[in-house]
Amino acid sequence: MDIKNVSKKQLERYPLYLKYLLSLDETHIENVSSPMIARTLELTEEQVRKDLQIVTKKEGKPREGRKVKELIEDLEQFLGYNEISEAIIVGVGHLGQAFMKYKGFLSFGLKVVAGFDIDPNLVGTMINEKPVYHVDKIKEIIPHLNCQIAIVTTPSDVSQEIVNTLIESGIEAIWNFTPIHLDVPKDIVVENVNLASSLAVLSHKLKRKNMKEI
Amino acid sequence: MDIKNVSKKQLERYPLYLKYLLSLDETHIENVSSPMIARTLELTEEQVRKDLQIVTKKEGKPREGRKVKELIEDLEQFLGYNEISEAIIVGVGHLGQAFMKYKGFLSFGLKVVAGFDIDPNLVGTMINEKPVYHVDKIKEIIPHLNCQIAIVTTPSDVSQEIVNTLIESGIEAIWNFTPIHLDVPKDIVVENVNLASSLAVLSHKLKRKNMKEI
DNA sequence: ATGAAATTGGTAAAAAAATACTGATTGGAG
DNA sequence: CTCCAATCAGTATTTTTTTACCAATTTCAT
Repeated sequence: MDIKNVSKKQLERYPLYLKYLLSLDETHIENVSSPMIARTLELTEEQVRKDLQIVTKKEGKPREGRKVKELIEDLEQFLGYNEISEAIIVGVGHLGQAFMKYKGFLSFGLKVVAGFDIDPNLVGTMINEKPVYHVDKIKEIIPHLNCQIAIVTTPSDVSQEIVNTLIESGIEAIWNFTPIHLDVPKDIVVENVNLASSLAVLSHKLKRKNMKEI
Repeated sequence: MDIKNVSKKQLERYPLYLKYLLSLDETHIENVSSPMIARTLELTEEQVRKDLQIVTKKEGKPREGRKVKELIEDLEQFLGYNEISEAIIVGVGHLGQAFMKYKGFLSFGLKVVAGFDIDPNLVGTMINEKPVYHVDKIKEIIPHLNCQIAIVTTPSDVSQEIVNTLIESGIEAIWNFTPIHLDVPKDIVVENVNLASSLAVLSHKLKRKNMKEI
């Protein structure tokens, strides 16, 4: 199976399609058409069609559309929700703890297996049945785990240093919740979730809106 | 002051510039040039220049660049980090609690003033000195707060319903951490943070990488 | 049967964003 | 004092992403 050219924007939409399809399946709706998906998710039908053509080989039928169950299967396959990847969390603060306790990752194919922190009150404890180790043990422990992904929720002033250590220990993908740019070798995968960026967009929209109303 | 045309992508970059400039300021560096910012944040210098031209009226000087302190001030002004907006959190689960406890929002101009949930163990308690009310009280309480923004971290199957109530109560902007598409009137601002989307991008990059290596 | 409506896949056009290029300005080195 | 390297601003080009269009196919109603 070749990985087709798929844009970042498209990748971001697939989980939305899947979530919607699952809700249709729950109410025992068997067929769905691109225009129908487009209407509820506020996209254009062409966009939906293009996106879906990438993840499924099956063709839709005029007047009927596609089979919901087949699409769900193909999307889950495409997104890799079937093969579970293991991940560790570095920085077991408020956000890190929330992630360690969150049950939903497993349905996305992600299994958190351990946490790392420097807080002596946390190190040695279990959170949601996952051990918390001292950050100093990263190099020692990670090679024994079967783990490519690190979720980084440390304070931003130490995140670059931590990430360097992670990479030395064999981590290949970083899910970065730190509001700074991480400098990594080009063969290391980084995906940033920057709340400050997201908030900047929200605030700007709100500001524009408030201006219009005056 | 007119709000210039600024793209979403640009807005997302501004907090990164600011963070970097603050780190320069801490080490008492007074001047910074676009190429310098571009190198550390892995952007092109043209992109940086264009972005900065939008937020500051000051011109940079050849050979010197711009004043770090001035840029910081202009960026904070532009991003609205000076005027504090109040926000409420709906859904005080793991993620919602992490946000209620998080001190960093204030430096982004966001002040969380209350939480809403249905859990009887939470309702009536204080988290980080902020009260938690029952979701049923939304319509009653929100009009008494001076609050335009709601942070939604509820289970996804109730988020649409909650959002409808929020809008009826006068909320104008939704920061949606729920993995579904929210249907709202067009004058309501929504910004989505979809972890599943972000993870999809990460997983895909990692899959491509692993394929290349084989 | 036959025609209208809905949906399909493919392609073309438009819009948005990133990148590259050009000429001007400035400070410092020789 | 003159030249060079760095940086600037502005414009043009390329790439990416979104949106629009079009002919073909299938079902349903008449």
